[in-house]
Amino acid sequence: MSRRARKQLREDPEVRRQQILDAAIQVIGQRGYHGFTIQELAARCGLTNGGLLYYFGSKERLLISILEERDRRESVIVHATAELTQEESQQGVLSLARVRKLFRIIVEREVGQPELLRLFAVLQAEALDPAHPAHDFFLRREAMVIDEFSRMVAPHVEHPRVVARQILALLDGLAQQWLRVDGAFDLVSVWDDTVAALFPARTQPGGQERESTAS
Amino acid sequence: MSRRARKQLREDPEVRRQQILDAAIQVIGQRGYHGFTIQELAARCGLTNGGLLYYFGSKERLLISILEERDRRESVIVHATAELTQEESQQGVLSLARVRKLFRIIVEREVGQPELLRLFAVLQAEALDPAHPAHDFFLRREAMVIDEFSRMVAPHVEHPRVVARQILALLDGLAQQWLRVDGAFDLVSVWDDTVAALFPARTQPGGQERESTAS
DNA sequence: CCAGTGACTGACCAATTAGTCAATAAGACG
DNA sequence: CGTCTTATTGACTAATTGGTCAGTCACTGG
Repeated sequence: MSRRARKQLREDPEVRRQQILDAAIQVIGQRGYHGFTIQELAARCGLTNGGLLYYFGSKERLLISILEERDRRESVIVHATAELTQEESQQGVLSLARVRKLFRIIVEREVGQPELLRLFAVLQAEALDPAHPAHDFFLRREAMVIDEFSRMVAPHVEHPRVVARQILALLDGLAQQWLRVDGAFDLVSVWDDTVAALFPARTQPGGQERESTAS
Repeated sequence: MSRRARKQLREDPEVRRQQILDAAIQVIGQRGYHGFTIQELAARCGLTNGGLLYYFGSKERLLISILEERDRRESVIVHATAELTQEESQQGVLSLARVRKLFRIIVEREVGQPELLRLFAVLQAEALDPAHPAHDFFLRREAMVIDEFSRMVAPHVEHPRVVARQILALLDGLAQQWLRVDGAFDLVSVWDDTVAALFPARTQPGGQERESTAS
């Protein structure tokens, strides 16, 4: 048995690492980077601070690991999106319907992983401080996202970068509202309304077919 | 001389209190509630932690005082807005142009007080945690704002509460972007675009926008 | 000029913090 | 079986935390 013995009193290191990361997402998502303590996180994983520090050398490196981890998981979606952008469209131009669908996928993903959503909402604000260890990360990230959104909507709107900003703002803003009331309204349906308003069906001027009445 | 002696080695208590609050807005706006320390804040005000704690009994009460202080300052605007809502309109219904103008005033206010904006952006996210001392404050606040926005746009849109949510999300989201890049884009102008998209001129696309472009 | 009020210090405290490290036990492997 | 690697503890540290408190100095009102 090289790995994965059937009965082990000791956790598999990979599994443990993941377990720590998952717990960290929850804890930091609640208390923030400044607010959480290593001991608290360690206890939640059933080990001591020393044990936790064995995996991630310091609090800051733990944070970075989380961000990388998230990037890894997210890249799946991003790349899928990118492929959709390239493949399912002629010369890289997405149809309006396709754009809508992509944004819907994004929101559905968010709703499906509320802990991760919360983590990023909290960290993103905390990292407004240039001295925050995640500041640069979110700076780059935002620039990337705006670039990507901008490219997506470029064929369909007048000022793509402004629209990209607005979309991102709406995504983040609505997400934070949703988190604050602990999911008390239907984020996806509000988002559908939003998309309908942002990219109105051109054929019928008065046409706003979807309905949603939240909160 | 009952108050305000011309030469005083000791600060006037009221002035000092304000000074502390101002400094606290900056410090907490940077590091967050969990991240800042009383000693740091005290030092910035030129006194010791004990001296600062003399004014506000505890870290938490200091935070609450700040929120109240902000509410006090903000209420001026809010009430002005409310009066506009009631006075300058027939039976409390605001014209579209008036609604636009009000939102513009809000954004201009934000831009004019970036420290306060930052403080609220940071705290709002930090306070997603139900255990955060400011959690309830922001819960109530958001509900109030949505109510008010909802009332404002009610005559002009189909689903006022959803639109109110969207507006608030845009305000907060754009503000955070603006803070992140340290004011590197023109928030007011982006907002103008946003308003134009949200409340399109019904008669002709590209119609009236004369009154709102000047500041 | 003097007593009293109140702003503020400096020294202190107990608790908590991130991080270190030697010792150890659990499993892998020959 | 015995040795090697490695995950983990437990005891520790040095620094920092929010908060307390007695004393003190600056003013104020009389």
